[in-house]
Amino acid sequence: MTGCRVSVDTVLFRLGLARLQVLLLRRLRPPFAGWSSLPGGLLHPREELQAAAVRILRQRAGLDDVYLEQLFTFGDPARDPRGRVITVAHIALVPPATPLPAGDASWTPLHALPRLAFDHRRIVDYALQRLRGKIEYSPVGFRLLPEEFTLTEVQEAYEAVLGRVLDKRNFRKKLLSLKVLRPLGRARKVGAHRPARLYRFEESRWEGVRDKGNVFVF
Amino acid sequence: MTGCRVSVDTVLFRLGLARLQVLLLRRLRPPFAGWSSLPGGLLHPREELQAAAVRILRQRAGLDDVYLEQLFTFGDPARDPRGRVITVAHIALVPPATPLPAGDASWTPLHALPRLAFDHRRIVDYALQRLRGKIEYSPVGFRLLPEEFTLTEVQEAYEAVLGRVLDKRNFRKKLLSLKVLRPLGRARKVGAHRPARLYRFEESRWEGVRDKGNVFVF
DNA sequence: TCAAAAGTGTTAAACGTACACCCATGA
DNA sequence: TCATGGGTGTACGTTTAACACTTTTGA
Repeated sequence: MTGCRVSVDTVLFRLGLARLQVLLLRRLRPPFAGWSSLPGGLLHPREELQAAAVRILRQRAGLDDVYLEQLFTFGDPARDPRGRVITVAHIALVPPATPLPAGDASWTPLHALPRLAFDHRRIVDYALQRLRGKIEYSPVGFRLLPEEFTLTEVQEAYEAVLGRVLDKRNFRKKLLSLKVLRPLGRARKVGAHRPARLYRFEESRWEGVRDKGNVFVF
Repeated sequence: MTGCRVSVDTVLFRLGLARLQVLLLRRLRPPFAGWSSLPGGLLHPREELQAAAVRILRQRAGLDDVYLEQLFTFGDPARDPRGRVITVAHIALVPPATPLPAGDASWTPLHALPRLAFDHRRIVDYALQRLRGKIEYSPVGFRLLPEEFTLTEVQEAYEAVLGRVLDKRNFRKKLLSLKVLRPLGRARKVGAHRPARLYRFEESRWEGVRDKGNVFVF
């Protein structure tokens, strides 16, 4: 007895202009020729699921070293008109400076998605829902930021993901109280205003936060 | 190009003697003959993933009408010695009165698991972790209870899942403040002590709870 | 000196947590 | 009347949420 085909699709998020963006590819051939789709591809015979997602992001978008987690497995028997393919969807996050990928790939703002091939719209919707949930109790948000960032940038990331504005004073108070940021003692000067202090996220300090039952809600 | 095989495995939880139990099957044939394993089986060609889980629970454990949700997809290329099989793991919850299933299936307390076939131990561990997380912000806990229950039974369910004791007064205060239970105005008499009032979970009242950002933490 | 973004504290309400005794029942 | 589990309230500390002005800089 042989099985069905298995693919891996990835919803790759990045921040652009204080908006969440998703990486989409333009499909060149049927089915759904001319439509946009998530970067994805078939699982190789001896490949881990996550390794497949990494390989596909490298091949199709020239990206390396991204944060990845499994999202959900979509198995509607009719999701691919060519025949049964179940897909293991993933979420990936990259910092804003990530270079614009090759020709047929582009960053698309989440609020202006075109029609997507297959059930990819459902996958994107679910990915956003999951990201919104997760950012409130885990430090995934920092994966959307460069290594060194300002508090305003963190707040903008949270606002972009959650889709609502947050109170500056409360946000900073909460964020700093978690003691997971290391101040770099430097500031970044941009434009005719007060320079912003730079920080770095210290992964190692996060452990204590979960243990204390402390969460990360704004 | 043909794919690998896809199976569906389910971690089926129930409460027994105020302890969490898992349904295990005894394997009759290799690989892992004589070991215990989760109820699982191969996905059929035109079958939804969740439908496969339902079918397998009916076939292998004689169960119907269980609460089911997808857990995670495990894809280690070496997880099955016979060849590549990726498995879409699910969590299922049933109330305590669920009849003891057929011959080769048995309820096993979580704290006394035998060696499990394949990577099933990892799957059970992850399922418990997920259930613990989820019970704190969603009403899944009621799926482990009969339709009519006492507040003490709810608390015992939470204690069994979370693995720690909870304060009776605080638990009741919080639970009742959510306004998701309908008091039945009746009581259940058992033994030489005050009868316990019966309640029913009102699914329809849950919506407002999530919307208000209210959560379910003890 | 102006515009622009950075940075900062207080108060009131809600929530979480710790804690001990009376009630209703059947034996 | 006793043993058993059911049922209840208060006080304190912590967390959240609402809210506006001063600082630093370059143009």
